[in-house]
Formats: sequence, C-alpha cells, structure tokens
Amino acid sequence: MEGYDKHAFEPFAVTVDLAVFTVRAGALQVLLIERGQEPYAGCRALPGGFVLPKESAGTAARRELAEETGLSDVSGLHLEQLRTYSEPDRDPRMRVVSVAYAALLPDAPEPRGGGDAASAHWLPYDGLGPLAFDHERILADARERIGAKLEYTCLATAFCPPEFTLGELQQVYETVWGAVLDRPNFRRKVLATPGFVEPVPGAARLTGGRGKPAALYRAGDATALHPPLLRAAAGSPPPTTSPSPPASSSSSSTPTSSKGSSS
Amino acid sequence: MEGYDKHAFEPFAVTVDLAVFTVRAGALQVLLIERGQEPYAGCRALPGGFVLPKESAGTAARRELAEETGLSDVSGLHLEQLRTYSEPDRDPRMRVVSVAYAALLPDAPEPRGGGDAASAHWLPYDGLGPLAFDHERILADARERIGAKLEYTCLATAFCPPEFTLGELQQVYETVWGAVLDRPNFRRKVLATPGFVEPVPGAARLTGGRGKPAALYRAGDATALHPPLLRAAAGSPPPTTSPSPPASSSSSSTPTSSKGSSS
DNA sequence: TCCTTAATGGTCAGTACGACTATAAATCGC
DNA sequence: GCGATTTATAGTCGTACTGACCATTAAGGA
Repeated sequence: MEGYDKHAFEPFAVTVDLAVFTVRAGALQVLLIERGQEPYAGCRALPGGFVLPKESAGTAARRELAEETGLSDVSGLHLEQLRTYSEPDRDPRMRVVSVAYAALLPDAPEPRGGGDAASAHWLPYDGLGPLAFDHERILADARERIGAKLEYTCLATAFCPPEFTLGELQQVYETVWGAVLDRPNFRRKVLATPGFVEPVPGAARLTGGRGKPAALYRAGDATALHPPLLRAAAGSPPPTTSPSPPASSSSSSTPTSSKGSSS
Repeated sequence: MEGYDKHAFEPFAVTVDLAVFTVRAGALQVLLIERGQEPYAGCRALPGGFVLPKESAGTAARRELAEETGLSDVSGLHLEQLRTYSEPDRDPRMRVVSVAYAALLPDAPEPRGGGDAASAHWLPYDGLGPLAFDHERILADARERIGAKLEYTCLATAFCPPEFTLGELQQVYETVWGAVLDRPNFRRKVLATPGFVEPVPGAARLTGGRGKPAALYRAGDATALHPPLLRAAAGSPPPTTSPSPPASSSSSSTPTSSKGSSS
C-alpha cells in the first residue's frame, strides 16, 4: 500500500469472535451466548465484541474471554488466532470484519458474572443448531484447526488441569477427534515424546474412581510433537494385517487373534 | 457481540498484505515493492492495499495479486490467508488492520504493468534488509507457514509449472526448508503417496541439461499427505545408526530390557 | 572413449506403530 | 472377605515407514 488516499477506503468495524472449547463429561463443549436483539434474536452465537481503539485484536480477544467466562485470570489460557472473516454481507447492518480466535479451557465452570456473560453457557459441540451470522462456519473451522494441531503440537495439555492422568489426556484426543485410541499405544507414544508430559514427583496417584489409580503428570516444556501423533486418515481402512478380514462367523483365523476389533 | 452501540467502536482501515513466494534459481524469492512515500520511504515493503467496500479480504488479495504481478490470470494460483495483524501502532498514520495472505507462484516472470507494480521486484528471501511496518514479521510468519504446510499437504506443486520433474519438486522442498534431501528417498516417498503426482502419459522426458533425462509429472488430485513428509526436527542429531554412539554412560535401550520409561 | 552428471532402481537396518496379551491395583457386589 | 469388574501399566510381535547407502542407466562434455 503506497500513499493513503483518504477516499480510497471505507471504514470498517472490527470485532473478535471467540470459539471457546473445553472437554467435559467426555464431550467437546463450546461457550455460546444467546442473542437478545435482532438480527438473529434468540439465536445462539459465539461470544465476542468490538476491538477497542487502543487494543490489538489479540488483546481484545483475551479481554472478551475474561468477560465471557467470568474467570479472574485468563493469562495462562491458550488463545490462538484462527483467521479473519470479511465477507461484505456477513452482518446485515454494517460492514464488520471479524478476527476469530480459538480458546482452550481445562475445566468448565459455568460462566458467571458481567457483561454479555449473563447469557453465556457451555453447550456440547455435537448437535448444535444453527448459529447467528457465519458463526457456524467459524466454529467448524475452529474445531478442525484444534483437531489438526493436536497431531503435531502439545496443545492437548491446554484442555487439562495442571496435573492430570494419561487417561484424561487420552480422553482429550478421543473427544476432539471423535475416535477411540488404544490405551497402551497412546501411553507409549506420549511418554516417548520428550517434553510432552513429565511425572509429578510426589507421585500422589489419583484414586478417584474404580480401577487402579493413575499416575499424575504435568505438561512439559515442549510445544511440538516430533514425530506427530497422527489420527487415522479419513477414508482409509485399517491396513489389513490379516489376509482374510471377514472370517465369516467365529472361526478365529489366527491362534492369537479374534478380538473382533473393527466394527 | 450483542447490540451495536455506534459509539462503542472506532472505524478501522482494513488492508491486505501479500507475501508472494516463488522458487527461482534454487532460491526462495519474494515479491517486494519499494515505497516512494513516508513513512518508510525508500524502504521495501510487501505489496498490498485497501479492501474495497464491496470486497472480502480474499477478493482484495487476489485483485492485488493480479495488479502487482501483472499476470492476466491469477485464478489458479495458490492464495491462502495467513493471519491478521492489528497492533494499534503498526502504522504511524492511522489505525490499520491488515489481513496477510501468502501466495505461491510457479515461475517468476519479472512483474510488469500497472499500479504499484511499477516498483515490484523479486528478491531472494535470504539476506533481505529491514522491511516497512511489521512486514518483516509477516514475511517470517509466511515462510514458516509455507514450510510447515509442505510437510503435510501437496502444496509444493503450487511452486512448480504444470509439468515438472521430481528433481524440480525436490528442489522446492530443499529451498523452502533450507535442507538437503536424499533423492531416492524423496522419490520413493512422493511416488508412494497416491494423488500427489501423476506421470504425464506422453512421457516426453526432459533432456535439458546434463545427465539422464527426467520423467515429467503433473500435480495429482490429492491435497493432504498421509503420512506427512517430515523435515528433520530442529535440534535433533540424526538418529545415530552406527552401533557405537558416544559409548560413555547412557547405555540406552536394550531390546528386551528396561524401556527407560520414568525419568 | 572415458569421465561426469543426474535419474532411477534397489537393499538393509532401525524405528515407529497398530493389534494384542498379560499383570497390577483399586472399587463394587455379594 | 472374596471374586468380578474396572482401569492402569507392562510387554510382545509383525508390518510399514524411513534414512543411509549402493548400483545401474542415460545423457553431455573433455
């Protein structure tokens, strides 16, 4: 952009929209508000708001995150810019360009407190109805981005409390990906990645529910996963190990196998 | 964002900035303009411009790409939104929010023609001096993004002409990553990925220079690489094949014995 | 003609990973 | 208290993937 011609551009309103995720009760949940005014009155929407004159979009996003969740300290939460949505007609009232952010929360206190948060609630991602504006698209993009980043970053720990078990970490992957992972293999992979997690020294084992108590871990100092933890390719049948997959009824093809794994 | 309060926001100027890359002469090159006016007069900058009233940012980016390169048809070129830069003081004159895009060009005709393109030129990425505004940062972000996407997408073919040799494709990887790859292994990997490249039927082999002529390939219809083509981890010494690492203290894993799990 | 260069074809070992079995340590039902 | 159940953890085995490396082919140049 060379010289600025004051007549060459239209002023835009700039907002941030937040896709705030958490994993609770084995489901991926999203923080949504219910709109009270037109357009889209009564419709669910992503929390967000205007970027103030002296703010960057990132600053505005973190401010909105604090306001909407009611949390006193959001400085440690993972907040990441997704992309910017700028279709001319995305808001019927005026020209609004929105910078979308994705945020990850460890656990999910029901939001309380000021501002728009009055109407903010956690809702499961699956089965959501239509959202206001282009928020459905933004939310879908956010989920895809988060899922992809689980593969090659240590982002999953951002969904976990400061100390967590490997089972909880695995649940994050399974929930976001919508897939079931093999527990011993997941464990082997995570522990083999230096800096992903580190054991809690005191080793107070968690004995909440049934079963053998699990060891506690903290997030390590690594940020990237090398090599990555790949989710299975979309339409790829599991690389058929056994030469005869559909072994009719119950005749176990190999002396050691016959777990009837894949549905 | 609930109701709009006309006094709650400041109008912003919204621009697009373009990081346009090509691979030429074994070097990664970038399209830059030279600013004629203050601020940063005489300084190099990314091409870009205002988003017009009826445009989306993506539309503006493609329009600018055509204007700056002088190419008549930019519809087939890879253009991808990077992220948005919105620091309040990033432009000393006024509040400007810029949506950055990265574009990939197969070959690099020196730009000609109208508009700002008068001063647009290809320059090697390495050894660039300082750029105007925060464009240095934008360019670095763009390069990192492109490098990362080469790992798990088929993006590299966007740098190549419609028909290319595997050597040319490998050169793209080596140039963007700044690393040297083993040619037989690269070949094996690319050909083993379905849909990455497909041989040109006529199979007119390219016999330009010395050596055995290379077969020609076209980009396939795949977009993702499964599994990815990973570049070596940053600070990882190559996984010592030789049976005697630094045979000092740490006798690492013996096949059946301690797996060295806990720290 | 011999040497150089570059593309292509192949081997081999180590690692990574999926599928699976086995054991340990807790709670629950009785 | 005892076994069934549940969950965590340990380990095995075979295949696929990958890096390092060698061999062959087909061109150009001295």
